[in-house]
Amino acid sequence: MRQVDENYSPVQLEKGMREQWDRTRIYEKVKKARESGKPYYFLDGPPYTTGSIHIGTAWNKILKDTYIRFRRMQGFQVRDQPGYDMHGLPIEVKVEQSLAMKNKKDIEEHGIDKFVNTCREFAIKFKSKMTDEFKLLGVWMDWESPYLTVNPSYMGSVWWTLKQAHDKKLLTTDLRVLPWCPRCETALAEAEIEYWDEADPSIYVKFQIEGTDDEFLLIWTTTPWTIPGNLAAAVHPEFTYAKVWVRRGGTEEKLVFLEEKVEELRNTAGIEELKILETMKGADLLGLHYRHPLADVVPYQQQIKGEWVHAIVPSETVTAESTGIVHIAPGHGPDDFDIGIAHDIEPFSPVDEAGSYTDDVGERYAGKSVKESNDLIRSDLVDRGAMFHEGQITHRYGHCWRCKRPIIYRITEQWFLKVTDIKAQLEAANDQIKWYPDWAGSSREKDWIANARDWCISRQRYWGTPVPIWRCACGNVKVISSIEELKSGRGYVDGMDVHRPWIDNITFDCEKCGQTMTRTPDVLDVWFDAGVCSWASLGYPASKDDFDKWWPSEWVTEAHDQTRGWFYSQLVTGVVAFGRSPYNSVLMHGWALTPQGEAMSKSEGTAIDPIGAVNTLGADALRLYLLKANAPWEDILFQTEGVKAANRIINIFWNVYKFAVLYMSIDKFDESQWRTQSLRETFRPEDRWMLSRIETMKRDFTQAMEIYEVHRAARILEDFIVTDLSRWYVKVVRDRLWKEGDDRDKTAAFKVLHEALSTSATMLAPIAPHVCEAIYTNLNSRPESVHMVQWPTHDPSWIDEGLEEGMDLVREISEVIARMRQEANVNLRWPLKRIIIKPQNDDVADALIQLKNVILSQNNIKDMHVVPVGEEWDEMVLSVVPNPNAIGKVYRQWSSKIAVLLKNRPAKSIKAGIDKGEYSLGIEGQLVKILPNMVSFTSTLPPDVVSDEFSKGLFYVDLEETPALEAEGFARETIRRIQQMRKDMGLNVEEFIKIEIECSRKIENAIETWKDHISRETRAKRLEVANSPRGEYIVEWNVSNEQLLIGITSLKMKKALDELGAIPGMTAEKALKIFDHGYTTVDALKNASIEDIASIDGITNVDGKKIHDHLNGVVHTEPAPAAPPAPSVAQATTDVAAAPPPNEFIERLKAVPGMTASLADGLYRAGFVSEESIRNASVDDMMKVDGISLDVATQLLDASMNPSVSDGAAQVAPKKIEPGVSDLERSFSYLVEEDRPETSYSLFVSALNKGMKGYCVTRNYPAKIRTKFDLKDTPLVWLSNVGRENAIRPKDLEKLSVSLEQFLSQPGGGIVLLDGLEYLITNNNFITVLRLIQSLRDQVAINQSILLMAVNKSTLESHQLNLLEREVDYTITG
RNA sequence: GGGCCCAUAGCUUAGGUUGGCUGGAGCACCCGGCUGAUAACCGGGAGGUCACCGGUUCAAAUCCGGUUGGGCCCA
Repeated sequence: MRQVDENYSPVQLEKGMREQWDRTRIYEKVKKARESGKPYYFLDGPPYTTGSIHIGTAWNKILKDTYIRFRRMQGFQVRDQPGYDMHGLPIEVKVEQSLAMKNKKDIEEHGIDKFVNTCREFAIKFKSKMTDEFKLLGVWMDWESPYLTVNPSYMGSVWWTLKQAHDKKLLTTDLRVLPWCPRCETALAEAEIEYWDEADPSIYVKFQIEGTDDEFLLIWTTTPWTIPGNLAAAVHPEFTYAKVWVRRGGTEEKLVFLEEKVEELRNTAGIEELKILETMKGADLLGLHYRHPLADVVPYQQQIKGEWVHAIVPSETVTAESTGIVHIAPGHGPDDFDIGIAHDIEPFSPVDEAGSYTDDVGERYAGKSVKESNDLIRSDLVDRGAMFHEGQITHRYGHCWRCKRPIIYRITEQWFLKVTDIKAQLEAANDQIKWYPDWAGSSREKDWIANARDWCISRQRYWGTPVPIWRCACGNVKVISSIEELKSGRGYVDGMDVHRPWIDNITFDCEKCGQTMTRTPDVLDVWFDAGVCSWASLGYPASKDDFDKWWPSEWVTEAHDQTRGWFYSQLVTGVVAFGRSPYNSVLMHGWALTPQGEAMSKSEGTAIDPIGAVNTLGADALRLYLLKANAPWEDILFQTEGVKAANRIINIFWNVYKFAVLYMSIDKFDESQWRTQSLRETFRPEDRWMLSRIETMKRDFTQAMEIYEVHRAARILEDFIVTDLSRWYVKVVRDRLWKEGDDRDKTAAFKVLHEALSTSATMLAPIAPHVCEAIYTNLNSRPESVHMVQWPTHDPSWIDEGLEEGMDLVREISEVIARMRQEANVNLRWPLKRIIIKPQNDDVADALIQLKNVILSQNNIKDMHVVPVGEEWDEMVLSVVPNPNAIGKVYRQWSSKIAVLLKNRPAKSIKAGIDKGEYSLGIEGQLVKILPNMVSFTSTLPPDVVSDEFSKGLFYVDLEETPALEAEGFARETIRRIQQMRKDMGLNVEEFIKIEIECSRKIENAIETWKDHISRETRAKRLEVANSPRGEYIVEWNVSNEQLLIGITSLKMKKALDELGAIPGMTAEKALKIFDHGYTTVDALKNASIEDIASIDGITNVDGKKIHDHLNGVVHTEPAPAAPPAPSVAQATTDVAAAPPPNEFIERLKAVPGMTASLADGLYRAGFVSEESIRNASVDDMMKVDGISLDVATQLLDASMNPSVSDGAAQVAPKKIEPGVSDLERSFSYLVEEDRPETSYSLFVSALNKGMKGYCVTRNYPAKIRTKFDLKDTPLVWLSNVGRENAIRPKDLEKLSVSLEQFLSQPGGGIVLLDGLEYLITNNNFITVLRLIQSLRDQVAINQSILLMAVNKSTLESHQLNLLEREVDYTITG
């Protein structure tokens, strides 16, 4: 187990992890480990290869990856082949754009072969790009061998499926009216149309009724260009129509239309006067003939004959909109077409593939684009007096999904899959599928199937799977079902590309008539490609083994738009080929929307790039966020804040891990040595609680995962990690981990922590694979990867619901006590005397008694007492309240005396009497009886006691202070100060120290009483109370108005102990004993005899011999290698470690005060090989070298700056300049010590006046400062907790540092005034502020800038001021 | 226009099937604490017309009907 020094930095960690996975081929190993598992066929819905992935695609793959990992851990052998959908219009459109082509003619002139080859290149390029991006998300799929819809073998499977349809008579060619894209010049499927609002003409056209002069049918349409194709008019037989006399602009005429629309039309069309002449049912109008308004320019309209041509026909599809009379053009609308068939009207569709009128329409319109003809037709209608009213309407209109142009409807011959024939089978197959959520299948998909139409599968394009149909003039049709079969065709060349145009050259001889059969030049709808992937990806039917092993797929997941897409196309092909659905279960997931809840759009710039998130907050955080934010089937309103929150959660997990590992590795805890079971007796109640929580968490998490409620699973785990593990268990066990030496109690805590962390890492691994891998593999020596771990099943024998509930109560009580302390202003370091709990029932009492130690330790209370259920706490002060009314009624003149007597007697005994019925009292020789109605009782709290309640009872806390409690409080306060100093000194956690303290008598007593404890907690070998304490580091403290002067000296034992510890058989205790005996280096011990060594207390003869032999037998023992990866100088210069022996420089190093030979050697090895290397280093860098304390590092730095004094004789004081000096020098940093920031501001202003750019950070009110010092427009940042623009919170050092860096990095630099240092320091860790200053100082030096800091000396501890002074170039006293 | 889904604090959400006690959390905000997990963490506070209208009921965020707004799909 390696100690973890680094903070959680996901980007770096993940990159490293992915490289490690590649290097060790973990993915392959994980798959290998599951080879014998039960096969589980996961099927990837192939994304279309255009451009980059977006958040939605990322979410999709993340969801898939999470479940693949989950199923693998459950033991399944998961098939995880990814797929790509690479044919089709989107790529054709992109290629057309890139080659500057406008239409199919351009493509054919350019050469279909070149065009198709470019399409392939595009598809492959995007495939690779997307693959790289998926890998960045940590998605593990078989990227080496994805299925590609453009592969010949894949296309063979597609053909085979079509052949199945053909054999089952489901493949048919038919004339139909279809949506058509005039730009792409191809038919479109329903699924390829996008609807949105568009403005179109809205015209009311008069069709003159045959046999009348002034009577007209009024029809309404938004597509004037369809009028030339008009062959009938439809009414709803049930609606009521009116014949209306109308006068407008001097014209009078009679119009027939829907009665209920009369008023509406009067307004919209500006009718001046009208009268309803008669009304009739639609049915009464049937068969009425009219004259086509454009018959004079459309010759066809004069020739066409038929009973229902130019007549009123009935239709149920007519709605009560506009005029209620619908113009019917059977060549331009699907419903129109059906009506035409029903009434024996032959469709007329004079429009070509490009959307232009053909010659059939007559010369006036021939060759013109239909959309552009709208205006011409409108004016023709006006000229002929047929236009009643013109307007505009905004309505939803269909558009081509690729080129976004409006579609038209056109009659063509296409190939269809007769879905309507197999609807019942589709519904039955759908019923067999397990849908998540249920309604996705039972309502949504079912609904779609019920409304399904025949599927038009042919497209008049180039880049697609060629339709494998050859036809002969005699009518014979041949459907090819494999590449093999193709080989028998004429023109087949071995190894040829079977795409268009090459395949077009292959012909067959007709088996019936011997003529040449040629291929239908169409390609297939890409949805058909994707629809067959469940077996095409398995190579079926060319090879059957994989199919037999895997098919059908167990689980698929895609977004809800696939109801009509892939979920559906697969269902259809599955039923056609195999009579069932190709997938058993499906999770329908949502869409990633913008924070405003709209669909993301690249063109509108609202798309969020997932890779950007990965590069800042990490893939794991992105994954966790996407999976926990919402139920998978709901849309996510993507918020970057959410990713940050997820990152924070992982960070907490990391910190718990880092913390636990720190102690485990110090103690060389080996989890494999301990079974949970064998420690059962050793576990404390809190351990058993944690173990119980682990098991319930496993249970609940797995249950949620199984039903695809991954958001719940993630939240359950998050709650466990944050609430139970980090906020509570770690807090509770913390002290146990500190104990020295072997200790079963500590081992038990390690075991539980280890179990909690390992289990969390295991269960989180599918969601956050990188960080969990790092954590798990460091905690456990096997297996090699967390992704190989067998999914944990919960063990009910460890679950103790009562204990879990009890702990909840403990936490609740602790919170209440924390609040009490806060109100009473008593911090947690001061112990409280006792707590008395009055529980509601026995279960609560039992649970709390069991957890007594947790309550005491967590709240720093010395004793706990539980009052039996139903009883009052016996120390409550009972008092009697006489009821004068009742007493007076009976005893009249005695009543006041009785009251006095009652009050003077023990309330307890009165109550005892009353409880039995009465209490007797002697007064003036008489015995009076006090009855229950004459008194009442109140109980009040004893002095110093406060009470509060929790959900299952009450409790009392005794706040009485005793000298012993006070002493303990002081001891704790002292420990805390010493710890702070250790930290300031940069001491290693394991280093030992010597302490001298000067303090008052009172504290001296406390320290003496708690001496052992204090020493143990602070790793002090000696602790003495002394006047004028000595030490490397001396600080004066104030604790509860007591002065405390503490001096600390590092014993610098750590390095020597480590070396001793490296000797085989050496324990930490033995090493310490040897050290204490005086052998403070290995060299010293080497010269000792076996007897000398064995004479040390606690060292046996055997030990002595071992040590002696080891030291003298082996030439040299390298210290244990430094823990990787130290992001520093030390690591970067490891090559130097083998550098030549000591030299002159080392000698000079040794001259520095506090430096030893071994320290100097260590420095040299770490890369500090010259004066200059020291000068360029920071104190931090040097302190990374073992044994180098803050003090020594500072000395070194001083010495290197002043080589003349490097003999160490003189202590270098910080340079000073006198007050009033106004010459600040560029590249330097200054600390101004003054009570009020006058000098600093005047220095700042004078620099400004010399033309320097300035930047002011202040604690003072900005407007005031600005006017007082005449800062003009100098940028100013206010240090304040008030959330205002231009304000930075003192805690938000990052923000401050970023904005200062920005300022300093501009050309020419500038001067920064940082006023308010003390505010930053009181709100932050001092060292943290110091780091900020160091980094600013460094930047200033590089940028020719100036850093000016104002500080009020009296607000800082002296040691803090010292450290500050060391960092700057000059200190100015203001 | 139709089908499915959704609406709870400024934001993201739990609870809703089984109606019942004071509608829980996280982020952000304000106040405080801790200081060997520390650019971390912890506590407290403020913040709610449970989208709206109506119904059922002793009782509705929850059940029923409708309206409005949003998403997907279709016409």
